[in-house]
Amino acid sequence: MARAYDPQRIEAKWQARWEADGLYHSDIDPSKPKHYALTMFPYPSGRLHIGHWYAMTPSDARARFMRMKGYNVLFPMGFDAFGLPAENAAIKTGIHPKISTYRNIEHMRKQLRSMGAMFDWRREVVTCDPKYYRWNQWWFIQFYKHGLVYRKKAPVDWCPRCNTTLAREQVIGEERVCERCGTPVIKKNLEQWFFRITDYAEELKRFDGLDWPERVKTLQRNWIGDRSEGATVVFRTEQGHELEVFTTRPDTLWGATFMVIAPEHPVLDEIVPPEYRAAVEAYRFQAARVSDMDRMAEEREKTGVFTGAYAINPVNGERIPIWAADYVLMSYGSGAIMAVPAHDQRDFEFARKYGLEIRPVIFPLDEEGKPVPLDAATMTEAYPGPGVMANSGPLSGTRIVKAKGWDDPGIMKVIEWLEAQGIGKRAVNYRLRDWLISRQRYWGTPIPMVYCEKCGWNPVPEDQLPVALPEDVEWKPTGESPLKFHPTWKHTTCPVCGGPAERETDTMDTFMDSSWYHLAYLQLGTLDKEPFNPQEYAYWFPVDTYTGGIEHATMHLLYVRFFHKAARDMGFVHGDEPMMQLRNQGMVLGEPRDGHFVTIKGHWHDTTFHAEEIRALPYGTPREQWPAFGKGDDEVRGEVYAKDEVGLKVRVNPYDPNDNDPEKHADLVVVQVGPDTRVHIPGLENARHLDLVFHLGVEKMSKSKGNVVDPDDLVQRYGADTVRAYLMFYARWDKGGPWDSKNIQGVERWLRRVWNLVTETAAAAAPEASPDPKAVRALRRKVHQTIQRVTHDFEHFEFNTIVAALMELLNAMQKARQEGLVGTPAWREALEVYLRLMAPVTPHLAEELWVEVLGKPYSIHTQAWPEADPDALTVEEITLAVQVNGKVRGRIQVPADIAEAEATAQALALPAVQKRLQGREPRKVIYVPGKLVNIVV
RNA sequence: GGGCAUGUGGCGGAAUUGGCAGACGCGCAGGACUUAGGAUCCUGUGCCGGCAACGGCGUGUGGGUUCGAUUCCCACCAUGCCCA
Repeated sequence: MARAYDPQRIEAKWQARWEADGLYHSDIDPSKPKHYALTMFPYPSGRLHIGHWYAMTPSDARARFMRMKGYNVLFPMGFDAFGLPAENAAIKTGIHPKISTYRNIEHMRKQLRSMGAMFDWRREVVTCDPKYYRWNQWWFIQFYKHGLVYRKKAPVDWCPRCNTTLAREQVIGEERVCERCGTPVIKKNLEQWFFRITDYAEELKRFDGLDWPERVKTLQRNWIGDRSEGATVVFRTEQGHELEVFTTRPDTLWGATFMVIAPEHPVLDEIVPPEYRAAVEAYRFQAARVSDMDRMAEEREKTGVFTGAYAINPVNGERIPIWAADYVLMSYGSGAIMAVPAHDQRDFEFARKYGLEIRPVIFPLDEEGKPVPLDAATMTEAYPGPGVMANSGPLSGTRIVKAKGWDDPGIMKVIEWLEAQGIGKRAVNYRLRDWLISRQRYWGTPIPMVYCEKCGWNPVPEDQLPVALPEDVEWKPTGESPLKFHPTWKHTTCPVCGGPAERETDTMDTFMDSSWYHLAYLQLGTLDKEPFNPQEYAYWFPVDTYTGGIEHATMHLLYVRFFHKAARDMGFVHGDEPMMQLRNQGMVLGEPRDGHFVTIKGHWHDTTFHAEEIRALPYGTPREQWPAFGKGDDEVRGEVYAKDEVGLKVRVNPYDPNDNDPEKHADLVVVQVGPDTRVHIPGLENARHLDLVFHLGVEKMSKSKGNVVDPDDLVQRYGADTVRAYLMFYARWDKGGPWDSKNIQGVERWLRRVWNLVTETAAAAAPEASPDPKAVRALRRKVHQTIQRVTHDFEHFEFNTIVAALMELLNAMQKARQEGLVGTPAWREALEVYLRLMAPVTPHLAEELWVEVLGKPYSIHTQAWPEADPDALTVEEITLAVQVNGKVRGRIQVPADIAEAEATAQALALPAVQKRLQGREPRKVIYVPGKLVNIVV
């Protein structure tokens, strides 16, 4: 009967049974408290990777724990199925994204099932399903009706490789590359749809009542930035292009003597006269190689070039020159500023350098309140403070009190004047930009808007939704949506006048899809009628625990909060936040490894070494046994660091054991390998240099580096339970770390030991000799302590110590087994507690042993979580540490309720203490009950 | 340059509130069982000295508070992330 642990057999068996029984169906049950656990849904890239497992299995374990604790738990799953990769693949292969996406989903569903997670698949959502994206369109129209959507022409980030616009947060780092493909982004001037997320900027900076990591809150607050109050003013070029400028100092408008535009601003192409083109192009080229960081640096010498174009200052009609200068960033504001050299230091420095006019228009006040005129000729720096407006036409003489914000009556007076003149209006500016929704791609939700020559833009009537994607499109990397070239799709009738009209051919940013998917799960087959079911919503909402990667901190996690708040204000949902608790997992990194050690004969050709013969040491030879690294006239010895079709890179300098970053100091020789190069690798016939293993440090997993671990392989080799337990055990969940293929065997061993212990002792008869009551008490105490620890750790997402605590208990049980406790009630209790504590971590193993070996009723996953018995936890004897001057010098066994005087006396009597006292009286004795006695000499 | 993290044995990591540093696992060493072991079980394992008893050192570095600091405070160094 004692069968060996066979994960493949039992995992398939129980997964089928749970599925057939609907064990993980979650339905409304008002008699129980609810718990909505959500983990971020995957993009169907084709295969589940280990990172998905790392995110999902502890989330699943915790959902299972909550269920056993008595909560009615909802744990849904779906697919974030729209997006660029499928479409890019279609352009290459011709396979329709719909086909590849659904094929991938099919495969990934199977993989997800192999995890043994408690997903309620009845609620699955697939965002590229018209049933789903219809509601994207519906939401878009609700936002539109509530004034949260607008369309404007603006310079936007554009990825030339993905052929689409990007939201600002999809542009990464100083190099400003595309988040998806790493290509440097460029600027384009396009008409685009925007969501007014900045209307919610202040509220989004508050996180009242949310249990979110400080890190994410800080990231979001910094991303949104401080509120600055001012005005937008529209300048016009002589050719008539509008240049909108935001300023916090509209009171200095009369001092704007020139404009500065970022060199990469697209409008330059339209306004620079031919004779200036070359100079502007040259400057642009030069600016492109300076980082934003350097461009912003205060102390850096300002550079720029006159564009040959002029703008009109709207307050006085003056013709002012337009300069291009790299101290204005395209990525900040609108990429254009009005320059007021008298009152802005950077503009001042720029004006001085290029001999531009400096015109003071704010005069500071002396002690008596008299204005002190500033003289441009003698000023040595800009004057940014308050005073009285001068040389400012009708507003001259206005007092400026704070030189900042709307509560300065002078500034407000200026803004009111601007509004009255129709020149500008009050505006608030944040670092956060409005959410750019438009994408010039096919594989996304069509934006449900129609343009009519007569009636302008209007939404598609709701009863005509969804606006479905046509399937017969051509794949051309043109940079515009294939929808634009479809022969019939875009032609429609105007919903207002019934005349001919055209559909918007752009599609939505896919972050739209994930902004409300947590609502879409709240239905059982009614998605074709409603975006979510009101009864389901009333019971399950909001999400109690949300888990996923921190990389979404300023993207998805910001949008989803904005979306909820907007939906709240439209009356569709209630509460201020959609996700009450957030936890982020870390990342599984690649496993580091040594490369082959090679000795290469050959000759040098400049700095390249031409290999004639390569001899490798057997792979796995310990580093200490490697010959000396080095290079000579006809020989190179070292470790392989990289390889490609035509050669190798070999590290030839030895390791310094004290170097904490040896990777940085690698001296690499480029070795060229030709068809005549002889390659010898021990144990390999006809070896080629491409068979050599190259060195890898700790890096992100990627196919090209060859350090990817495939969860399917792991499941096949170890079983899902081992993989689950190992992912929970091997690192702190919020930190992650490099994969370790050896360490997993410790977890595998643990499960086998559990299996053996339970199967070997479950049916044992009571022992003949009555067991030592002390040993029984010790076992029970350990069991109940473990209940406490595991419960605490589940509540706090400390998954690694859950497994450690269970391993510890197993060790204690092995000891109890040797002490003859098998067959006692305490033993039986230990087994039953043990399996229930394990059930969330290793659901299959626990179920098998529970039902088939202990003979308990199916299913262990619907059992109550064990409660710690306070009686079992009490201790009658404790160990006190005895310290002399804070250093431990001995230990004493004492009754738990020992009095201070008695404990102190016993401690003082210790020989080790007496030796150190040398007859002196202790100066002080500190007694910490239950812990220690510290004797100060 | 700014902000936020992090720093503990050969490695991953543990240590509720300032109270016995190194739980648990890997690795390593020794042993048992075995035709065999990359299976299983047992023992040991922070570093230095010592046969041992034992002694000294020890949580990135330097200082401080305290009877007592991985934990609190200050400065510095290193690494990572985000921002500029």
